[in-house]
Amino acid sequence: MPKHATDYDATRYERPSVTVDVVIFTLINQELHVLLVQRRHWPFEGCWAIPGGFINMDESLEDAARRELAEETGVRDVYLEQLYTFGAVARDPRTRVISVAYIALVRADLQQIRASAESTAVRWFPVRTLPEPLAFDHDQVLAYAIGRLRSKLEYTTLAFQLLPEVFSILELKHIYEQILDEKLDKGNFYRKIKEADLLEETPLLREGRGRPTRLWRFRRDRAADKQFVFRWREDRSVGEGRDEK
Amino acid sequence: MPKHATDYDATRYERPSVTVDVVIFTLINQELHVLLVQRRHWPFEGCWAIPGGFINMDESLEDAARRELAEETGVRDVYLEQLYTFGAVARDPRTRVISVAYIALVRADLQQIRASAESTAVRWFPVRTLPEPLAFDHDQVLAYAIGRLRSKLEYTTLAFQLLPEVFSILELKHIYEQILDEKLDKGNFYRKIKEADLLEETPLLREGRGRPTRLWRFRRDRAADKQFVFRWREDRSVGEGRDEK
DNA sequence: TTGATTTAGTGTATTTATAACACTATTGTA
DNA sequence: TACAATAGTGTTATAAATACACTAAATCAA
Repeated sequence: MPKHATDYDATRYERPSVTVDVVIFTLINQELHVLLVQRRHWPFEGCWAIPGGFINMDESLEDAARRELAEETGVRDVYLEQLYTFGAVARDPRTRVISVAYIALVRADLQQIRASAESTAVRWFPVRTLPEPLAFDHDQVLAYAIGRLRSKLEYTTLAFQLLPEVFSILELKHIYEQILDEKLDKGNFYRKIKEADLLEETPLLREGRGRPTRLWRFRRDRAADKQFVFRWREDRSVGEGRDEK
Repeated sequence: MPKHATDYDATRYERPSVTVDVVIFTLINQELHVLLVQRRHWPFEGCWAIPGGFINMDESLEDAARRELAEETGVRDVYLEQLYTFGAVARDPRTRVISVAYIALVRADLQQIRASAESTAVRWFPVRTLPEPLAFDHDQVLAYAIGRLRSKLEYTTLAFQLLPEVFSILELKHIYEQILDEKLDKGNFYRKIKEADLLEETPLLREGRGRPTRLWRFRRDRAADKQFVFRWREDRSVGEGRDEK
């Protein structure tokens, strides 16, 4: 209630700490990975955790997320989206901490990761084989992030954030399969992606064992206005509205 | 970064305030309304605002949202869902405030609203004719809430939260039309809702001007597991991933 | 050099969902 | 008794999703 009173004295109230955690996804060898840091100190010493840190008073939440991301991976200009805010009372044994979680999608080839003062190691983990246990409530955060990633994949162009400048249609299909964790039909995938008209053909081919494959470029202009639907199955998992407590 | 260090002194850092704002929707005369409070003091004195307040150190975010909701409307056991966290640096001229916004769906018949110390008035507004301007960035928050409501309506059973225990199928259709802001076909609606198998017939009828209408009850058991898709149009508006800054 | 293997890409038929709209049903009321 | 009003059903045309068979272009191994 103080919020709507003018006689509110900002210093009078005890306040929680606010952190920003960033779940950073990438694709390595066609497999979905997430970046985790290993904690150097108590609590959860030695456990792996989602990178994050306190916000500064002069930066927005998203700025804070970008700063954290840069500190951990050195990348800029990536896809970043707010995931959820976790605020259970005892999620951090030290003090009351409210964490605004973000999802970031980066291209693994573009960055070098590095450990920092608080972590003994930084590593990419395949989402299928995560270390156990994670620090704090980070298993929840991560599970929620993966769920969100899946549900958004079906109606946004977010998969392209994980791909290099040029790519083949079957590589794109592979990303969808990785994230959705399900096989897709090749013919139907070709048809849908062509219909969506989001790709631009390049003159490039990539040679391999079999027939060479055509390479395509993502048309960012189209993706902007076009809120297109790109669904592969009827039962969508819920994208929001989680319970904590 | 202090988050992952053990030598972190919680008192050393300046901290933002954290509030919880609750966008409370209801249906009055078959029309979607939102609850706003009129501010008594600076800043935005006299402006209408989304009800909210500071969180206590010993309550979770959702608990705080429920408390606020109870304080403003006196209701309990309603649908509540986290919407988004707004954290632009200067959104509150008094101090740095981070607001975790929630959506609540209530049945208007169940509560009496009342003004509190900080507000001169509390009122339900039809979402089509909102007062201008709203306090803080609350126009943004509200627009985002309505967008979320629309997109979730299509693949969840959330519309039932706005209805009384028993209702007619055409009343349900009316809610969909109100929230989606578009006319739906009667026959197709009947077919879809029947197929979904979420309703239980009651022996009740309601008499009116024309043919009496059958009343139905929502089957909560079905809704739980069944993540059913209840879509009425292809172009879904984006449910998350807003920009602020 | 030829045929098997491998990866790329196209075509098509069946099933299922959507959308539009015409029709029947049951009440009150002039 | 007929007509206005509201409730509810059925039918048909079109579009989308799915499954799967097919063609294409390269390498590899005899």
